[in-house]
Amino acid sequence: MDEQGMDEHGTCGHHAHEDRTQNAGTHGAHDHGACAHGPARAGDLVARAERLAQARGLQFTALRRRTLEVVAEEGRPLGAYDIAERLSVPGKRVAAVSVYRALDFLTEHGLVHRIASRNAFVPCEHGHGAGESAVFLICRRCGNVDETTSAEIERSLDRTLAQAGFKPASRIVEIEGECGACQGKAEAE
Amino acid sequence: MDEQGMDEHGTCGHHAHEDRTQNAGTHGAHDHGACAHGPARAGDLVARAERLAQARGLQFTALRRRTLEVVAEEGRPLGAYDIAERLSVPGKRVAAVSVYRALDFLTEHGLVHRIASRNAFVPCEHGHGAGESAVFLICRRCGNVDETTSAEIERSLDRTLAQAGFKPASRIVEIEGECGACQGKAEAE
DNA sequence: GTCCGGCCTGTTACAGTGTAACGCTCGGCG
DNA sequence: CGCCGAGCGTTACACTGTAACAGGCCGGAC
Repeated sequence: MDEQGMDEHGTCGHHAHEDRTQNAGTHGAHDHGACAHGPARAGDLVARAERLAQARGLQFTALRRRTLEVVAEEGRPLGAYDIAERLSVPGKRVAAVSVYRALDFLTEHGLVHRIASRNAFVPCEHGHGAGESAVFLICRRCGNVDETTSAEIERSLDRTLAQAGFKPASRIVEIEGECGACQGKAEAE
Repeated sequence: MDEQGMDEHGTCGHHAHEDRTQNAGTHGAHDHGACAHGPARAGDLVARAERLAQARGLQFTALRRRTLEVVAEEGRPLGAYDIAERLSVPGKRVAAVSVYRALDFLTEHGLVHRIASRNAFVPCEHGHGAGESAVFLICRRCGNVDETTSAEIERSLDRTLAQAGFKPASRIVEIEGECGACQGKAEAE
């Protein structure tokens, strides 16, 4: 039912949240090819989620969709409480616990990733399944997160795990440092 | 001061924590040499810390030493509040914030590691510097954490980072799954 | 139709994690 | 002596995450 009741605030209802995406105005500089973050991809991700839900018989509810939209539009890791705030409108608060449940769903189906070192969430930029592993490049300066994969890393990891007799279930690889764009900015200072 | 007041509960004061280091008796299968967890190594680590403090002119205070001892004796990831509890004696509470400061010191100098996916801390079982990276194998069943390194993983990671133009500062590699010992136990069930 | 079950969400409450800020003590130093 | 810096105690607070219960919606069984 509430499909249509959502749309009028799904993308803009949260009035002027004082723009903490301070990089928004300045980061057009870098070009390492994987930086198609942000709103442009949000629609794609939602579409993928809808296909996936249909295929697996899952309920892609309004809350889950709005949560995914918020995460996808940001392009930068968002905490659960940040998401809750963005989803809330005056008179209609969304509690963080609801967001956690939505995020559980989304991570379980590979639509968003959790950044363990930040306790925050980013949209999944690949079509990979939940089982496949990703490498997250987290920039200290601009806060952007880039997601890549590497068969080579995966292979060497597998080899190490096999040698240790360890059966992996999930893998976390998070690199913190400076992205290409911010290195350029650092030199300019 | 309280140097001597600590020892009587340092190793056994917290009554019977039901020995979850059950791999000690059964896991003779793997032999990569890095599985000497627990109390046996605690002294070594403290000795290493003392040498390091002397060499660098650092203050290895009583609180920092006791914190390191607690972490080293457990062999299993401990939360900051768990550590605070173990450090506290009736009438003399140690606040978590103090433990955090001690942990900051210890991690900064490579004596303990933080497990991001668990918000917990483990002793460093290698002599590697803070800059070098480690791979943590976290067992879902027994909770033990094994720390290894792999030049091969490091190399492939470096290659991927260079390719992305990303300058790494710190690396987090945490694999969750089942350790060799617990796989054996799973089959026995 | 009604009832019943599951799933999702709202709500409250609470435990755990982490940091900021202030003040104290202690030891070194001029 | 007073100054200063480091470490620590203390309070307060913000953020993270989960448990438990209640209500709504929907589909199937009767």
